[in-house]
Amino acid sequence: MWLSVDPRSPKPVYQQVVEGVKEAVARGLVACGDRLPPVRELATTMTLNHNTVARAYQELERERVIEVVRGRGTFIAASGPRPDREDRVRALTAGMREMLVEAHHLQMSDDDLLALFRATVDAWRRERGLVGS
Amino acid sequence: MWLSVDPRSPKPVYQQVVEGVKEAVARGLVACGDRLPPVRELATTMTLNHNTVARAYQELERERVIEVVRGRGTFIAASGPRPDREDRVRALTAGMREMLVEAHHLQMSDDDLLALFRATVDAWRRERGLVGS
Amino acid sequence: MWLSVDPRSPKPVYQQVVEGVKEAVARGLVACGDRLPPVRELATTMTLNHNTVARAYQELERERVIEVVRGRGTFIAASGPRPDREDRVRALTAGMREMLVEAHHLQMSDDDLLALFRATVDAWRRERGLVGS
Amino acid sequence: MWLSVDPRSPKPVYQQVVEGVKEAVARGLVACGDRLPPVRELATTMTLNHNTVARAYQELERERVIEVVRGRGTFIAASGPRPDREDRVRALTAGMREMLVEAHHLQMSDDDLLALFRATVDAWRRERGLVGS
DNA sequence: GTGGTCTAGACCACC
DNA sequence: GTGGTCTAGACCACC
Repeated sequence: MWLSVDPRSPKPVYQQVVEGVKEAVARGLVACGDRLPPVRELATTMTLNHNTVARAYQELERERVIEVVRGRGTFIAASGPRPDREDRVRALTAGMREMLVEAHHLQMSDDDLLALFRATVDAWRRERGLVGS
Repeated sequence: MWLSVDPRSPKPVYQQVVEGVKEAVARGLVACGDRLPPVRELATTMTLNHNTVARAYQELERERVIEVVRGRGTFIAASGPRPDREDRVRALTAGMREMLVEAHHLQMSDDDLLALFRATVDAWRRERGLVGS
Repeated sequence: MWLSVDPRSPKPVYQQVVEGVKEAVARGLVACGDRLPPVRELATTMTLNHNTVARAYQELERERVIEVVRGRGTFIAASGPRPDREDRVRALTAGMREMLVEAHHLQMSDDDLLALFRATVDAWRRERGLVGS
Repeated sequence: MWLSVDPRSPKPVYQQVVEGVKEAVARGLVACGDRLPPVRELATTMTLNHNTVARAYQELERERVIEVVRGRGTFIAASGPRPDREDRVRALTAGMREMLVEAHHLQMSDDDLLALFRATVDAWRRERGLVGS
């Protein structure tokens, strides 16, 4: 299974599920049209309550990552434009600024951070590449 | 004042204070040896509960960003190596991976994200430059 | 075919069928006496469960939009007065009030909403007009 | 209290709470900055579970109708632009088209419906007017 | 005190 | 079988 959750993390469990699914999509582990496990089945598999999984699925549907087909199941949606795209790009930039602050306190220069970012992107690409091959 | 807090933000107030101080340091607005306002004074100025400010100062001390000198006050610490540096760099990398996932769902390519990162670094440098001049 | 259904819609499928038939009547695409396809045939055509179609037909019969003649088939009914007319007009008014609330939150004035309503009626009339010509 | 819920309604309870608050805002019964009752207090008052009220508040926050101030309470937000405005206006238009279909089956002409709409807007305005006087 | 999260278990509509 | 809703009751972070 391409999904795991750490109950000790400060991050809410339902949100870890949300991010796990989004990461699987971004990695190409699941693709448009693929079926997700039923709420209660995933709950059992991951020893979570079905409400927790249901909440994650609802959030994913709201973000248009998945589509719920009544009585039949839940599927990965086609990717499309988001109405709140600008807000989210702004949040991305804000996150980058926080990283610059953090880097300073770790005595990394801006260029060190940029290098780390490039390295992380490369590692990400290599991992994705493994999927396709 | 180089510090501000948004009570409506989902980010805990004490953490906003922590990050605000760390950002001021990174920007060069305050430097090693500068004195911070006493807990109660800062609390009054920013209309916060003094417990909130105290908690922020404790966290900043734990991170060795500030030093509390009993009976004298609180001061910006000299920057030095951190014992938990590796953990924090790992956290930074994890954050970058989250950004890659988010970018995918905003239909930005890895290169788009890298470009945004470079642009953000440049903007940050320009702002810092203004301080020094 | 003048009927289509979106399985991903939050609206129940059987209700989409009900509304689809009622819309076709309102548009003049089908008229009193026209025959509807048998339940199983419509189910096959639209790749729906026959139970779903049957439920829609039952609802349409209850609303006296269609008439089921045993052994002969299903037909569009003559329009006539409804016993529950008052309830349904009340429901219509309630829906309009909900629209007024929604409009407020979209920063549309009552007059904006009225204008939108008028435009929608005009568009509807134009579409109907195309049918008659 | 300007809020009530019908447990027999097919509409989910949490959604009735959401709409109740939005209606109160649209009616001017509550205004920007007003405090809402705490989750558990409202739950007790309305004999609902606190989870149900919490869910309603979360939905209202997501729609930017209210703002949650950590540890202090929940307040009516200033009205501002919504990122999903277009989608919602489209939904409004779709609702109007459904009303046109329904009107046909109630043997109301388009003009009858328009008149009903105008009357409903007028009634709404009169009710709002009472608040200010 | 304030809202947020989670499990447990029941019930429901829809397909 | 499928997801959605609700109550009950516990625990938690934050202010």
